[in-house]
Formats: sequence, structure tokens, C-alpha cells
Amino acid sequence: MRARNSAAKQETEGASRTFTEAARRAQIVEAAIEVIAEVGYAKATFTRIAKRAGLSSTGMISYHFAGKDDLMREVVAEVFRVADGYMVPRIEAQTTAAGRLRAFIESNIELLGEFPKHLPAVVEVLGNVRGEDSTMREFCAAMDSLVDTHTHLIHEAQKTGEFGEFDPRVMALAIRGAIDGVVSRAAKDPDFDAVACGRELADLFERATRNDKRGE
Amino acid sequence: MRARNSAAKQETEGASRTFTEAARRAQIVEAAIEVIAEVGYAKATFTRIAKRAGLSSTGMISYHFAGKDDLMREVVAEVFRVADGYMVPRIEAQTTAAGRLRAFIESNIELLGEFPKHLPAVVEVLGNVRGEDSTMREFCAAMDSLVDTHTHLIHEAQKTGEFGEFDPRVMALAIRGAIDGVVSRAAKDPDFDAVACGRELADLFERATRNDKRGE
Amino acid sequence: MRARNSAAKQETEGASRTFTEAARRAQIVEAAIEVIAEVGYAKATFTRIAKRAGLSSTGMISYHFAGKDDLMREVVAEVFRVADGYMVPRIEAQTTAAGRLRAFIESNIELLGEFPKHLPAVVEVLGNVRGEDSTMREFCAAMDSLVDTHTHLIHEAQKTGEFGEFDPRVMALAIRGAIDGVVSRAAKDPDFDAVACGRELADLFERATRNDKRGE
Amino acid sequence: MRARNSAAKQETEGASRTFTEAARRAQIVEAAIEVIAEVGYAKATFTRIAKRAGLSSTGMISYHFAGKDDLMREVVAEVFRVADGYMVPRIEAQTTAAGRLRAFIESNIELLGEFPKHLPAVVEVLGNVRGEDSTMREFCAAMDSLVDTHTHLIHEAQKTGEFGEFDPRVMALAIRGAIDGVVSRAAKDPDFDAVACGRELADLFERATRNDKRGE
DNA sequence: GATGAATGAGAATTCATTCAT
DNA sequence: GATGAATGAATTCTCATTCAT
Repeated sequence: MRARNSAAKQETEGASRTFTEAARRAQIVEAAIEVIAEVGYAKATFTRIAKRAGLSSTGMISYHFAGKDDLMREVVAEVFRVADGYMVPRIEAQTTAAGRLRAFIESNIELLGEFPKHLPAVVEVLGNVRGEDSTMREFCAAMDSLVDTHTHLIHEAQKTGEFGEFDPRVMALAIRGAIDGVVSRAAKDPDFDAVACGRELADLFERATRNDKRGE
Repeated sequence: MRARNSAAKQETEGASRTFTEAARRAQIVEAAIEVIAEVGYAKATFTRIAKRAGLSSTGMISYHFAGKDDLMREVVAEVFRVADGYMVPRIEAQTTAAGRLRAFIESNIELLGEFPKHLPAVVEVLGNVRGEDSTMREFCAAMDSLVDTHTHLIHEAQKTGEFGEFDPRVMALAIRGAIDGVVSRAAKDPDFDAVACGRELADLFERATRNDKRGE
Repeated sequence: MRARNSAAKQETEGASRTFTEAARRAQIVEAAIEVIAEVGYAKATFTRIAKRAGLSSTGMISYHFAGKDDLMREVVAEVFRVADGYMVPRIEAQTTAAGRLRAFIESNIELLGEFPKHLPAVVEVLGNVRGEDSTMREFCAAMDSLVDTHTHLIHEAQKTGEFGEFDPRVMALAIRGAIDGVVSRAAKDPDFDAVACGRELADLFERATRNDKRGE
Repeated sequence: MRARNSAAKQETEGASRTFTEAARRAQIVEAAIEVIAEVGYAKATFTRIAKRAGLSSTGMISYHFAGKDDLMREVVAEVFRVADGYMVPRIEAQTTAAGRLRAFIESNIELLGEFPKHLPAVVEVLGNVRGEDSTMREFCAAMDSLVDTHTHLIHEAQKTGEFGEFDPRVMALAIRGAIDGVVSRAAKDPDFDAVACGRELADLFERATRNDKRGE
């Protein structure tokens, strides 16, 4: 493998990366997201991605990315970037844990309406990756850290008495799993109205997290 | 010999499938389940499966199955068979909808302890299948029908007043997604104690489904 | 390769071949003829032939024949046997060279009506065989000897003045080729009325062979 | 990349096929022609063709052709192109039907001297093709249309009285069959002097077609 | 003699990656 | 920087043949 993986490039060459190169990379990542969401991880070959990106050959992708793993990592990173940009303001606008949880779930599902391919793509990638390669471990770590963050926030809300008593890690996992289930379904069934699920899902987890004994 | 897919064989040749052939098929399916769970759908090649099954060549698998789709269908069928055998009695022993829901979730997760590879394998397969091939559509249909069944049962429990008011389809999807999330996690992280999650998850969905207004 | 090729068997074991074995061989040869005629030489696999013969496995074929070449040789031999039985009496009933030529062509084409698969099968086999293997060379030799025989008969008829002046070898080849063309066509196009061609073809070669200067 | 069959490429990408790609394709087609003529259709594998073409792997062939069918279609097309280039001027230089028929036969056989592998290759391909695949049907159609054209021309010559009375379709088939027989023989027997046959064959069919009653 | 499961070589095809231009 | 042709490993699948029972 060439030493030129994107991480190395970012660190050692820094600002020297030209605008057009960045644009090329973004273009490829975007195409990859679309292709992965449409045909699934297994069939998301360089050939298909290149064709979608309007590139004449797969060599272009290998030139800009150190390998398939590198491209996939960028796909995940890009989706996270977009998701953060959309969700974080909406979550931070809330003052209660319940509000933030609702904002998290609803904005996450809303994202499916705004960027219909992004979440399905990331679910595909993370569902098909193992922690074998050191470079791959980053993927899982990223997702785990999200769950961990939730676990932590839930735990805090339990300490203030806003949330009831339950295992915060299982709750975080369940929320993640339920959302991913909706995302997967939305990706495979174009008729499925994912956005309509958002409020319902938020209601569900509100009931599951609230402290019934509060104020007794 | 295309026509020799398992369905055709079962229907047209009936009992003519010999004992040893059935044993070989079962052996291959078992190996496939293990390999899929361990390395993921994309890397679960005939070569790896044959090696795991102690077979001398991939040709042996092609000899016993009409193709990869056929093998995958058998994998799903076998896991469903095992899961049904384990879960159905436990579910039917319950008399209330809440009891059945809990039994469903807990026995499903317990299955991870008894057959640690089965559910991860099926999650991998169903997560990587598109409804393109007519033979593939059966997979999705099987899973969908499960969700549909739950949707229906939830709806019934709502009519009796045992469950509260919410969209039964979203609830069914959320349950499915949460369980799959736990299964996926268990598959990738051997240290993850899935079984411990069962009761927690059941508690979670009990809170989410129960009718708070009952008896008011 | 096992020493037990059919030729060896016939010569060394002679009458020791049991009736049932001969029946089995005949049954396989018959199935092979049908399969070859229907799907062509390339797709005439042991699997297909065994299925057509009502055999449970291809091993049966390998048991009775030393190999694919051996089976093919038997196919050719059987067709020649049948063709001889049908054509020779009809040819020998004629007293003139022209009559014999006509009887040859017409009875050859008529054979297509009586045994629709036999000639197409042999055309397929001989068209796909090279003289590389020593065992294969027999095939070509058989066909060549037929053409040689015709060449000789034509030459005789030229000496008596019954036939005109032309290269007897080319004539023999042309007759063979024209008949094979009709046979091929008949095999691939079920609507083609081969039998109706017989007289026309015989007329054609009568005009081409007759001595126009005779009696001048 | 299924869509990259030559037809699609030619139509959708038009002139975008580069010079070197066209050269590679031509080189592969040429190698295929030689291999098919030498070892026969059944044994003309990508491996053998790649080796003959000096390519490192069979993948190269799959890269340039959509599949074996595509390559075979190109083989047939290339031979037809060469044959047309050689034969059509010689045929059109003739003013009588008899002259054109002779020119057709003689130039066809002469082609065996100029391009000894071309006609044998095409006879092999067309002899081993069934009308199953839609793409294959084109082959047969191409050959049938040639026979049909002859049938028509013969019919015209009969109406002017230049040719005698006979079934034009059978005559066309016989001509085709006789030539193919010579071609086949030439392919298998390197000592066979095909060119010498040309005039003889033309004489033969001149006698068979001429109107004996003309001017009576 | 007969069976059918097993074998292993070889087929076409796809893919990520490399490299000369 | 960019291109696209070439590479070679890997994958699924088929086939004739063998061998223990």
C-alpha cells in the first residue's frame, strides 16, 4: 500500500492540498455515498463509484485515496460531519435531557429527508466492517464513541432524576439500533415514510426513559 | 445444474435426498453460519466456508447448493428454524401481550448465548441483501413478515387496552432494530455480555408499550 | 485412464459382456444421441446425459465407458450402424451409379425422419473433434473412409462413362457437405422440412454428375 | 460491468473508444480466430486465447469484451467483414448469375488461402451456437440471411431463364453446406489443398444450376 | 455390479490496484 | 496532475473422473 493514505496526507502535506484535489475527493466521496446507499456495500465497487462520479477510470479513485478502506473512512467522516452540522444545533437548543434525546432522534430521522443517502450509506459501511484492520477500528470506534456519549448523557440525566432507573448503555444501544432499523428500512423500501417515524420514535424513547417515580 | 436448488430438490425429489447428503448440507450451512458471523457477509466466500466445513474444495458447496443465494437462503431458514424452536415455546407460555413481548425479547437475546453465531449471521445476510433477485426477495419477505406479525400483535394488545397508544409499526421496527443492534454488537465485540441485555431491553419496551392510562 | 476402454473390452472380454451391461451401454448411448442433438456437443455433459438416461449419477457413465471420448466413439458407431442398416439395402437395390447416388442421398435424408436425432448428433460430434487424440482419429477416419468410398464409386462411374468429368473427391465432399448442411439446419430449426429436401438434393447432384456428352 | 458489451459501447460512447482499445480488441479477436480454428470452439477458452494474444490474464479479455458471447459475435463480424471485402468486388464484377455464383464460390474458397483461419473459425462458432441466447440469435440470423440472399438471387436467375428449375432454397443450402464442408476439411487437414477445390466446386454448381432447356 | 458422494482442475468474471504516458 | 490500459488475485461455478461402500 502506498504511504499516501489520506490521514498521512492531511498531516504532512497540510494546506498544500489544492482546492481541486479537495473538490475531487469530495466528489468521489459523494458518489460513493450514493452508490453505497443504492446498491449496498458489497456491490459498491470502484467501477460503479467512478461511473457515478463521472470519472473515466477507477484509477482516479486509487489516486486520491489510499485504498477502499480509506475511501470508506472518508465516507463515514463526511456523513458524520453533515450529521453533526444538522443535529448538533437542534440538540443544543434543548435544555432538558428529554428534549435533547427527542431532538437527537427526530433530527436524526429528519436527516433522512434532507440527505436520503447519507445515513443508509453509513449504516451499510459500519455494518460491513470488522475491527481487524487497524484503519478499520477507527470506524467502530467512531460509532462506539457516539453510543458512549449517549450512555454518558443518559447517566447524567439519571443522576439529576430526570431519567428513570435503567442501564444507560442498553438504552443507548437500543436507540441506536432503532434508528438504524428505520434507516435501513428507508434505504431498501422507497415507499417507506421514514420522516413520519421520527416523532413516534421520540415518543417511544421518552416513555422508556422518563422517571415515573419523579415527584412522588 | 441450476435446477438443483434446494427448493426444487425438496419439492420434486422429496424424500430421495439421502441422509448423508442432508448431513453434508447441514454441515455446510453450519460452517457458513460461523464464517458469516465471524468475518461478515462480504468476506464469507465459498473458499472460507469450505475450509471451515473441512471440505476439499468450493466445488463441493456448488455441488450441494444451487448457488450462493441458495446457501444463504438455507442459512436464514436454519437460523429461523432454531430460533423458532427456542423462542416459540417460551413466548406461547405467556398469557399476556406484555409477557409475550418480554418473552420474545429475552428469549431472542438468550439465543445469543446458546447459539452465538446464528443471529449475527442472519443479521449479516439480511443486511446485505437487496430485493433484486427474485430468490432474494424471500429473505426480506421473511423478515418483513416477522415485523408484520409483531405489528399485528401489538395492535391487538392496544385494542384490549393492555398496550398504550402508539404506532404499532414503528414500535415493531424499533424492537427489531434494538435487538439487531445488540446482536451486531455481540458479534463484533466478544467481550460484550449480550445476555445481560435481555432483561434490560425487555424492561425498556415494557415501559414503552404499557398503557399508563389504564384503570384511570 | 482405466485400461477398460470399450474397444479393449470388446476384443478381450468378448462374449463375457453380460446382456444387462450391453443394455446399459445402449441406453446411455441413446441418451447421449438425444442430448447431443438437442443441446449441442458443448453442452452435452455427463450430467445431462445421465439425467436423460434415467441414471442417478454420472458415475454410471464413467463406469461403463472409459471416458467421454469413448462414449462419443460409441455414439458415432451406433449412428453408423443404424444408418448402414437403413441405407445400404436401399442403395444396393439400385443398379446404376446414378441410382445409387440418388438412393444414398434420399435415404440419408429420409433417415432424418426415422431417427431425427441420430444424424444431427453425429454431425455435432464430428464437427467438434480434432485428430489430436489417437482415439479421436478413428472418428475422422470413419467419416473420411465414407467420403473415400464415395470418391471411389464416383471414379468407377466415370470410367464407365455414366458420370461426367470432374474431380470425384470434390464431388464426394460436396455431397457430404450438402447433406450435413441440411442435417444441421434440421436439428436447429424444428420447422424445417428436411425430408422434402431429399429428392431436390438428389436431383441437384444428378445434374452435377451426369455425363452430358454421353451418346453424342 | 455488464453494460460494456461492444454493442452498447459502440452506440452509447460512440467515437470515445480509443485507438489503443480498438487495437487490443482487434488483437484479441484475431487471436480468438486462430485458436478457434486450431482447437475448435469447445476448447477455445479465454486462457488459450489470452495466451495466444500475448496477454497476461484472461481478465484482460473480460475487460474488453462483455463475455464470451460478445467476443464470438465480434469474431463472426470480423470474418464477415474480411470476407465481404474480398468477395463482394469479385462477385459484383460479374454480370451473369452464373458468373456471380462462380465468383462467390471461388472467392469464398480462395479466402481460405488468404486467411486460412477465418472461415474455419466462423464455421466452428456457428456450428456450436444455439438460438437460446438472444445475443446468439444474431449469429444464426446473419448466416440465414446469407442463405436467404442466395435463395433470392437464384430465384431471380430462374425467372430470367438463366438458371433451370429447382428449389432455390435447397440449392442455396447445398452450396453453403458444400463450401462449409471444404472449409471444415481444410481446417482439420493441413495437407488438404482447398484452393484447388474452388474451380471444381464452381463447375459442379454451374452444372447443377444451368438451364438445359434454354434456347430449345 | 452399482451407487452417489467427493475430488480437483479449469472455466468465466470481477475487482482493487499499479504504472507508463 | 490525470488518464486509462494492464495486472493478477480471488470468486462462483461446472465438469469428468474416482472411490469407498
